[in-house]
Amino acid sequence: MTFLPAKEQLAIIERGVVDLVDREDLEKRLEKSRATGTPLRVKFGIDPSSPDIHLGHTVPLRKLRDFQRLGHRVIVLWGTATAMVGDPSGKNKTRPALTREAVEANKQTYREQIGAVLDTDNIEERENGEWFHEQSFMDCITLASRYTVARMLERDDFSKRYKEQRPIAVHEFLYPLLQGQDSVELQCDVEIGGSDQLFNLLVGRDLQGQQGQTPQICLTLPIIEGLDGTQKMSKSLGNYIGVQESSSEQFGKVMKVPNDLLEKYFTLLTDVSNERIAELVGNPLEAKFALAHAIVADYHGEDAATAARKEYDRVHQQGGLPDDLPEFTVPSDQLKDGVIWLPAAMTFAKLCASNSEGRRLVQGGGVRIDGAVMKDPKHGLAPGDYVLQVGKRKAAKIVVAGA
RNA sequence: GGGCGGAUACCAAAGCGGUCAAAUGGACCAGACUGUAAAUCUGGCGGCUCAGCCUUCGCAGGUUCGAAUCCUGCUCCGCCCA
Repeated sequence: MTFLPAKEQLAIIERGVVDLVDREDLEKRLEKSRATGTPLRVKFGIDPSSPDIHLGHTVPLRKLRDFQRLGHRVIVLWGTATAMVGDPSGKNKTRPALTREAVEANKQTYREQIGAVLDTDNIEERENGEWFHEQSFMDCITLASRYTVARMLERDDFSKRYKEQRPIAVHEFLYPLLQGQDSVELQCDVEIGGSDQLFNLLVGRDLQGQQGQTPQICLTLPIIEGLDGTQKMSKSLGNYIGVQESSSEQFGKVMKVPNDLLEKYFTLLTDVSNERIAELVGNPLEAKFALAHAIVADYHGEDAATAARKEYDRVHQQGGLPDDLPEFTVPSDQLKDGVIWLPAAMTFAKLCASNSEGRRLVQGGGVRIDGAVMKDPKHGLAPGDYVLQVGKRKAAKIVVAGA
């Protein structure tokens, strides 16, 4: 393996980062690595508890890919031990240990998903249970003794909660220590994480130094906001774009990204050059189309991206229907007086959550039958085929069976 | 261990015996506007074939013609003192 000159590597590595502790250190290490032909060991921890990744997760993954492409060693650390603590976020509940089977299953799913970004044939996988599970309580005390409460309280999350008089469970202090000790065990050169991870990464740096290792470089990346434009992208907030979603879903969602976020999405989620991004951003709409194309192409290929664009135009600009309408057949025993009540049909087709909601939507003028607005909540559908639309994006084909 | 305060719909937060399915804000959904998004305005936002009815205000009982509102016990949570 021959490495690029340190400066060139650095330029790639630095793109989009929030914190880099410390830059000169990294440059030196890159130089040394190049001179000795030794790849850097780059760690990224994953909690193997809920495998379902979205674009927010791909930000650090893409950075890992940068390192991978530059010839360095990517270590994916499965946090089988740390998962029991859960990274402190205010909801401090010691989590139950995952069963061996669950861990394996989750790892498998994750592997497939991160495979959309990383070359998973070329990573080193480890579990921190390898070392933590066999340590004794005395080892834990020793580890705990390496850090002070005052330093722990430097962590944003802790200091904030402390000031606001919200609870902090003692075991939460252990999380950064465990994560840090992982770096010692793995002799990491670099650790990557979201910007909310900086503290944890720095603990690793300290622990390595205390235990006679060269302290790792800490590199953090922005936490990307979701479709709402303010809160971080997350599944529970419903503002995410999933890696495994269909091309038209992804395309549509990218088009909903607030304009202000375009530049950020481009730099963190695509390989589009900084110069090109600067040009594109001048025309938000075109930029957004380009962004949507780039992202969809990444996960589904060029053709799918082009097709998704066509569908988007048809649906949104010409008021057409999506390509793949879900179809529902209402059995004849659901009919009353020879018809099915419209709100009931909508609920049946999962276009709304309840008949009540369906009724309101109809009254509010948000429902169309075969393209025509229907405002009568008492309307019933006689046997036949219909296309029901709720709003602009939700539509279904519904077949009402005859008697 | 002792003292104090709190638990209301997705979140925040009013309500303190009837007029409460529960003010208000946010989130969300739909409509208008817009080649995207934003902003703005309008309607909706527990369920039910709905001018009416049913189930909700931490949990379980109780007092009342009537309780989210009063009483008792329980659970959980926060703070302070030890």
